[in-house]
Amino acid sequence: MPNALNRRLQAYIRLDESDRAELARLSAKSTRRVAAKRDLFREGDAPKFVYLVLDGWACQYRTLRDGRRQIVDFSLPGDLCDLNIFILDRADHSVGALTALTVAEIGRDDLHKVVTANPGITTALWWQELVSKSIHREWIVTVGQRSAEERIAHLFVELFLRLESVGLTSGQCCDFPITQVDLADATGLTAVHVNRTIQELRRKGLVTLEGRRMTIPSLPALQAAGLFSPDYLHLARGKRASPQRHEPLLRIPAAVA
Amino acid sequence: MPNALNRRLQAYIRLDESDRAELARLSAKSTRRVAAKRDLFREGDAPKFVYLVLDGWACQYRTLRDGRRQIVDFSLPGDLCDLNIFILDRADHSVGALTALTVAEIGRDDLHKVVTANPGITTALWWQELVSKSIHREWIVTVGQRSAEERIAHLFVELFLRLESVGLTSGQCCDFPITQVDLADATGLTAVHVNRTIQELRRKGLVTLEGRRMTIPSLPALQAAGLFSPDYLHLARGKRASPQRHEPLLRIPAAVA
DNA sequence: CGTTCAGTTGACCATGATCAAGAGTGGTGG
DNA sequence: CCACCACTCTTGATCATGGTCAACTGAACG
Repeated sequence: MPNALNRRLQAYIRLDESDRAELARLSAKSTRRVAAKRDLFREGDAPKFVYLVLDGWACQYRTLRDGRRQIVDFSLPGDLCDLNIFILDRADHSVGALTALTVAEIGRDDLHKVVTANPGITTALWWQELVSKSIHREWIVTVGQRSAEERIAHLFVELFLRLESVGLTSGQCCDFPITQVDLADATGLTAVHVNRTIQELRRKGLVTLEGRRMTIPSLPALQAAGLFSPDYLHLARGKRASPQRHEPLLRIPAAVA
Repeated sequence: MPNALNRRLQAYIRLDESDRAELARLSAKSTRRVAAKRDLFREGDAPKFVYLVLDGWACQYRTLRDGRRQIVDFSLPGDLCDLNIFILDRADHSVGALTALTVAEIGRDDLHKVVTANPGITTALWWQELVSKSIHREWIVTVGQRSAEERIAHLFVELFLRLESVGLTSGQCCDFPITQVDLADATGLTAVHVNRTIQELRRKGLVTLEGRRMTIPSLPALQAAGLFSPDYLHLARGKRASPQRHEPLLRIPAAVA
């Protein structure tokens, strides 16, 4: 199902028929399944592939020597796990599966071909890379400035909108397969405090969580509770970028030296 | 002084004579001075240039509607303020001068020319972009998991190493022109607590701060205090990447649509 | 000299952490 | 099919890290 990726990239830029076909080919060529709680790769590994999430949720995280762990982003269907493999020789973070996960493995040569032949896809990938950096910035703001309740509310809205942008919401509901421990590691809180904070949000009628599903009765209300402003996601609804007339900006070594 | 940029990029990849000359030309073509405490640009602005810091310190920050402010990175000499201007149409963060600041303004066309003609520079810029994303990840870890003392120690080491990589340290000393309020906004602490934490670091003999200069008597000791591991800076000392045989990976629209 | 700003100190407080235990749930194997 | 185990969620009691508020010092600068 390259559907999520299509939707994701088309939130940024309109793709033509051949672009979409190319994405489908790329997604189908080599897939890998990872069980929940297993790592896709680890900090320090020399990466061989760019991974594209087809199904399931993953998280990017780093750990400190004493075991403290911080999730620095979630990877949802349609997300790419870092284009950096062609520049940096070591992964600086780990990626772990939060649920059963299906990813497409995209090799250096295949990526290179697509990027040469499909400027539209290339622009979209570049865009996605910048958006994920912008999300990192927002997470710094979250853990640096927001209160516990604001952090949880903000994260819930972010995840909902990101799922919505790939067509994985239905009305006010979406899957929500992660545990309170995961939320704690993502927000810099303890699991106990996450639990109490969620209860508070529930008490206020801002969110419902049951059976691995989340319902947000009023998105504006939850946004307000999290001081959420959607600009940083650069979803550009409607006014999409044009793929025409591209010129090379960044290049990669054709092979490892 | 494109010296800092040369040093910065050559920490990642070896540049040849023509690359260095090109960087010098680019840095000298159009410069701009910004007084301390003024903004170079603000969130929401439509960016016209890529900015390269020639002299002085800046910070990237975001603010919440109620005035809380979070610095998400510092920009030191040799640093680039985001390559994103050719993709995203609005800046998602502000950049403010912490000291008197001199930057080079690099226009779309000039950047495009360099990137077409100088694959070595292009690889280095791409590398820098990825490193700054990695720094974002580390800051999320810092504010999410580290204690006050660890945060300050970690930030001090990071800044020292970043300055060292552009030749702006002398022995165990470096300039340190920023205030405790700035440190507070960067670490997610209050200025009062930053003050007490620095006193504690001083008491332990881990750092000296006086007259806008910082001295680190034992870098290993300060690293230990901050749970600092330098991998995320990807400085790749010695084993540098090769600039040869590049192929286009990412392209940009030649002009705004 | 007065004003401003960075740094410092003290008293008190609150958000969120820690520790511990129990309830509900689902999965697995005997 | 049931017993057991593991995991997730929940709750309570207590504690500590870091926040808040306020005042004061000293240096820089006009």
